Amino acid sequence: MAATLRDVAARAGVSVRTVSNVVSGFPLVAPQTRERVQRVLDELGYRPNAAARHLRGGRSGLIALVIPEIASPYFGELAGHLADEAEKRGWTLLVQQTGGDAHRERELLGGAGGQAVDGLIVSPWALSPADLRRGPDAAPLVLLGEQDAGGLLDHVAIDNVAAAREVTTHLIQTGRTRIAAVGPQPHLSNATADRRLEGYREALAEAGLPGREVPVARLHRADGAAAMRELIAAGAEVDAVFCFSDQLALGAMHVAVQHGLRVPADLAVAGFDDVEDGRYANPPLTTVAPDKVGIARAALDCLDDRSPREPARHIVAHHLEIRASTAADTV
Amino acid sequence: MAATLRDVAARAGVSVRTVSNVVSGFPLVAPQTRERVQRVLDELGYRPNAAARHLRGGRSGLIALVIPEIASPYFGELAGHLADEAEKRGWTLLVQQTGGDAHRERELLGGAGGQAVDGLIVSPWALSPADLRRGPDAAPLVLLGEQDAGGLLDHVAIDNVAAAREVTTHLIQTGRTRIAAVGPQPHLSNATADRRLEGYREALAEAGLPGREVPVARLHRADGAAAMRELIAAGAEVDAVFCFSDQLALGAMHVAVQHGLRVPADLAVAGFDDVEDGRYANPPLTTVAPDKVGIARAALDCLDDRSPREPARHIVAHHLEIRASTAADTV
DNA sequence: AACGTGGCATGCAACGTTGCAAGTGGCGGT
DNA sequence: ACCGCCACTTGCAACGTTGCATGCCACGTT
Repeated sequence: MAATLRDVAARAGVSVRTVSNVVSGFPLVAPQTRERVQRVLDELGYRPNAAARHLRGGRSGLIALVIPEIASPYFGELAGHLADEAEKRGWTLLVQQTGGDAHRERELLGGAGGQAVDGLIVSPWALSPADLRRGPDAAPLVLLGEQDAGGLLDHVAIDNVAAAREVTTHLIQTGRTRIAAVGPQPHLSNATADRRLEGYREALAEAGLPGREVPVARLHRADGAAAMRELIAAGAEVDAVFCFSDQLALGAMHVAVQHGLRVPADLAVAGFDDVEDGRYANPPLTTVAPDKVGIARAALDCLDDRSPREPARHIVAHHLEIRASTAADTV
Repeated sequence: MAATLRDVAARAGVSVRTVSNVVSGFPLVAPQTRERVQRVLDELGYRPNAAARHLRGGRSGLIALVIPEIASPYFGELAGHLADEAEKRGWTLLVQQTGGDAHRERELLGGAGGQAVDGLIVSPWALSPADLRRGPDAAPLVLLGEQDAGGLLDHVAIDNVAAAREVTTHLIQTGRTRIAAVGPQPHLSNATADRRLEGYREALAEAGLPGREVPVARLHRADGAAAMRELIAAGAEVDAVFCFSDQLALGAMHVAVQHGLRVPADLAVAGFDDVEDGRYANPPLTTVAPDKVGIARAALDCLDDRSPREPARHIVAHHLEIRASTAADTV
């Protein structure tokens, strides 16, 4: 068995309480007692028992990240930043995948897999606002993305409307006139997709251009590929696609290139998320780059701040990362 | 506060112990008592306290995944499978990043970030065999990859020598004669890289071809890109590169294409890991596809199996996934 | 009627930690 | 010499759960 406070106390000839005081840095311990206890602590390699501390103090040191899937590059990158930031604050990150299933999202929101966590960071996919109601003694929760929770919960997001408008406007400025949007989720209450669609429509309306919206089931490469095949099969004469994720964009670009289209000469492709894949794609992918570290920090700040307050909406910075996939149509 | 066994017991007019018996499915409970207690359980929305169970039973329900970084696609995909498989077995996955730092790897091996876990799944990058010694009451640990632990620990890996030989042989069979290897780690005791290098050398030796080995700092896209720039700058006349990860390969392919090389006509590129990026790259990337689900299952099987036994070495299946990036040189 | 049996229910203790309040001893001031 | 204060130390209790041992009751058997 691992050494407990009691073992250390017995060996150092002091009470359990005093050892606890040394461990926790309580100031009222005589220097020589502290030193003696410390020596025994080192000798026995004492490590505090997390379960007992949790039971006693109510703090588990765990934060749950509830996302559709960790294998998706965007969530992977985000999880990396979250794990780093969480560690700086004395938390460990725990990953729970929902697979985008509403039922499972609800389930994990209630009690995170039976684990008692100090907080939840949730990126919902298919949850309706009603699902997001929290009990009074539930762990604090931060939403990623703009799921409409009726102002009941902390949010962290970028300004998706503005970002989508910027991408679309950029495409227009490079001379494209038939710009499709790949990614709407008409059958889900997915507020993030709705906002991006909104920005896309605004930019098109401003320029007096027609739009074409291609719904997809998920935001994977395969969905982007399917959408592009659909566009090509329909003989749609698009000269640009704005995809709601880099994964969609990479899938779409792949199919476009396979079909002999030149990117960007024949078709401009833009994505969203700025995942590393896009930077090294051929051609490199124009995308919206959210400040992922900023998102991670803001989310953890929300969980750190236990003060009673109104739920806040944190808007994190983003910028348009222009790369070769949308270079001006001047071959 | 959340309802406890005591609350339920008081309300149902039975003892705490009886409620516990109902919750845990102990058979000796009268049907009507069970029903009454169950009703109160539902009414109060009782959820077992994880901390108390952990303290009492010694089981936390947590598994730690210790990896260089979760943002890396290979680890992201693997983590996804591990999280799924872990959940099936009643475990929750916790992510700890080492950043490839040997010191931090050691630290996390000892006590995983202060969390008491039921097991560790570790993918070491820079650890020496000596670092891997475990105390008698440490949590069970499984190594991913072929870190040489002197047979002291459970391993899960694919046959890296064979896989590297297959890739190299495949490149030779498509007519390539100047095949570089990108990825060796000469300054680290990274057994996985060593095995792949071994397989590469074997295949070349068998064919009587010369080799060229390009060491890299890490396995990222940027490292692959740097390696390719180096090869080009040195005027090396290579007609194929075998990269020790898909990330390296994608970085290398990116630079090659930027420099006007045609892939695969001028240069064949092969990777390792079969991450999704490679499948949708332009051109799609030939790679070694390890059975990632198999790796996840084998790792968790090791942790599940608490029986005293000799450390085992599990070799998981792999296959060569041939795609356009290494198509025969017949333009 | 006494006894044994088996089904069911319960009280106690312990897991390792920390908040609380009380205890101890020495020292300086009156 | 006595008191009070302060620095330091300590025992008790409790967090919520479950293993163990025991208690209780009804019923069937002798």
